[in-house]
Amino acid sequence: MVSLNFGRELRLLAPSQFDNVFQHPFRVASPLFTILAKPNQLAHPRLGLTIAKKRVKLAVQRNRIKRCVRDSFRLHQHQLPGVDLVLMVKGDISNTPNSELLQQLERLWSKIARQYIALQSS
RNA sequence: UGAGUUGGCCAAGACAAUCGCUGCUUGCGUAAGCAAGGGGAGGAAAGUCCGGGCUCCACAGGGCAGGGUGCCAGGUAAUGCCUGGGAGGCGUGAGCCUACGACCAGUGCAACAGAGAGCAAACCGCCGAUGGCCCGCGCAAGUGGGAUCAGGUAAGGGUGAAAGGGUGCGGUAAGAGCGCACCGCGCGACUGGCAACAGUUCGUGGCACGGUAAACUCCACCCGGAGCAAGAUCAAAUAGGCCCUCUAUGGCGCGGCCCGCGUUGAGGGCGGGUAGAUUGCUUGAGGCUUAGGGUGACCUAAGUCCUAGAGGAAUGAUUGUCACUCUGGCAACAGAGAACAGAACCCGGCUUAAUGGCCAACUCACUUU
RNA sequence: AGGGGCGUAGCCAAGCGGUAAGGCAGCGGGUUUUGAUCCCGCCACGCCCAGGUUCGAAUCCUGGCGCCCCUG
Repeated sequence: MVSLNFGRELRLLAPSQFDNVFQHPFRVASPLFTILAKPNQLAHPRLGLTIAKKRVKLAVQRNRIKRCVRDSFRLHQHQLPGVDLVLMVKGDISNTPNSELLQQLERLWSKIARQYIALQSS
């Protein structure tokens, strides 16, 4: 049985960790999200979230999106290599239902895994 | 039955399965952690508009600014809140609404229109009694008529948001609170009320004291400054330098200003260099029940309960079953919907956002007995 | 958490109790063979929204909405 926990070691905690990812990442995108990724030296991925107040006005909606993303990441963490991820929201997605968010995220995780392999071999 | 008013309550509902997050208690463990148990968003958590608690700074005291509130009484830790009452307004009614002190302390403002707009004013109009003018009668004193010069007049027209009480009678040359009656208004007394205020009460004044203070202002009352990034504790690293300038009727504390009080360097540039953790942190002007007091807000007493504490920031996701509402359908069923919105030191209010439901009391209309 | 400012025509804006200046753009006309320039005219039933004060509000007051900036 593999662990599906989402403890603190799987998150980006400090501003410096975020800045590190922003510097030379590769990026993966879907109509709703942009994910910046950068290989770390760890055996597991780490996730950070950036949802601008300008894009999503209401705190309730921002919380909903965060929970969705975190849960999807938690369930798919073992498909992902050792990368630091920063997820950003592109537009106003307050009206998008959870099911669609989850679909898009699933595609993004596999994209990241493929790009990571391509990067390592080049 | 329908329409409505007021007050209160609830709120993506219940159950199950799987996978998570978080802090609390217990057990094991040196520790990291693991296991079990029982918790985990709101009525507005929002806006940050008021009022407090708490914490630090300042504080002998006083003055001047500045800000706020504004019918009266009560409640409260306090308020700009709430309750009760008064006055005014709205509604058939239950009820609802109101920044509601003072322009006889002073200063200001009122475009355009209009004759006149602030110790009122004659454009049209009315009159022209009185003094002149002209004509007739008369010897004369005088008398009758005419126009309107002086003049009188705020009834009527017209202007304006606003033109200095209303109606009627008398009065007059025409008029006019000029006089009178009633109504209204001001002032004083008396009575009721803690008071605001009220009165088929009495007396008195012929009678504006116009509007505007969300204009300056005056009056009464209130207000020291910051905010949990407040503040406290612990530990580590670096530095403890150099240069220039200014000054003691100076600088700083002092964050509105002044008197005053305390303190003694201050400012600029260069160089060097940084690491945070813990606490504050949830038990409180607390909730619930009962009894008592009060019209009520609320207060008192007894019993009982513990009910979120995150930190790139938890309070969730997926699936199934059953409920709720709407649409389609005879039905089985199918589809859609389920508001506003997410704690960050804590309370009391206000305001704003928004959907459905439940309960109680009351009002109006109709029907039945 | 605390503080400051703005919102007026499609754009830039002045006005801060008494008829909403001005410029650019646009539209119509004139001048010109045509165009540019130039000249004339038109263009806000209303000043972010909702109440209130006032005879009268873009302006004053109250509440809300949106945007921008500053301090830590």
